[in-house]
Amino acid sequence: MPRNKVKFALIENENDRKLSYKKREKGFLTKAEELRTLCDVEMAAILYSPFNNEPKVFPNHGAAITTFEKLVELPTLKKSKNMVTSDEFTKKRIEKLNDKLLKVRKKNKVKEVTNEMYEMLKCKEISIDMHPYDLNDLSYVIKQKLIQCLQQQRILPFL
Amino acid sequence: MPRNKVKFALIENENDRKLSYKKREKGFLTKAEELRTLCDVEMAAILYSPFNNEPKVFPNHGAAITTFEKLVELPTLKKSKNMVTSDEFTKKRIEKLNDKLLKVRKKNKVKEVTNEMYEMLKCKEISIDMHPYDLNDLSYVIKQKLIQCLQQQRILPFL
DNA sequence: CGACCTATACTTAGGCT
DNA sequence: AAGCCTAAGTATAGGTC
Repeated sequence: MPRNKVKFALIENENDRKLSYKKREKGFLTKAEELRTLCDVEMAAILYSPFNNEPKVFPNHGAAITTFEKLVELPTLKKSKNMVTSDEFTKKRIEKLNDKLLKVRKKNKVKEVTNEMYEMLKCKEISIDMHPYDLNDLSYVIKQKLIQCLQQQRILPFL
Repeated sequence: MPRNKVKFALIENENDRKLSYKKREKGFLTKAEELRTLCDVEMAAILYSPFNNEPKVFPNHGAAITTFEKLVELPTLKKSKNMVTSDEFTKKRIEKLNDKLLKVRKKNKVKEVTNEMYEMLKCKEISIDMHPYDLNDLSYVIKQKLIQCLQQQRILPFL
């Protein structure tokens, strides 16, 4: 970002990519630690990069696994609870997002968001092994992505 | 950090803490996405905060589980491979860190690092359920922590 | 709350060693 | 590769609405 602005896309040159990775990994882990310490958040992160022999694990292997295991148990707990409330919540979030999208489109003079545009974003966002748990949020995620692209005036993949 | 510099410690006021969390969560997830996209890293992160009903999962529930499962399987794989190489590697890293520590101590006029200081840091860093996999790196982690404290001129817990 | 603002702290691309 | 430097892009504390 300094000196030159970096395009939000894979850094093609491997050497540059490695350099960037090393710097950003450090930055990312610092941010993680700040967040954890300042705000007392239980968190875990893993980074698998071709530039490290072993994965980077935050804050450490054991704690990460403990945190992760809580996540695995979560969907079961949720099922027995109030799915309805959760859906209402999602609905409201999406409505809000629609308003925002409209605003951003106007500002950036994007006349319409075609189905094709959604499809392109969907392909980028959905992985084959996506958990059903996420599918509720799919529309939300895609719209959010779109807004982000427009706001940051990134070159959209379909333009 | 802007306007006023923030102390690297828990934000005591709950309202401030929540405010900070919301902003930093957003920043953290942005950084995660940048790192993933720019450098093509397979990564996952989980955040449990009292300020969200559900954990924040990056990039999504399913992908995070896939990534974390790789981590769970890792120690088994490692055992059957070359532990020696790994130990050599750790040794070198620690040697290097020792040099750095010496430099930083001089610069900050910290005459010596007592065992007591190490113990204090150890208590803060080690969790009871720490995985044996991490214990190799303990010395490294503690030294790194110490250097970081000195460099950032944080108020050390034992001073 | 969450969105927006702004000044300042922080991060980092590119260059050099 | 790893460290340091610097300029310029980002993030965010504190504040307002």
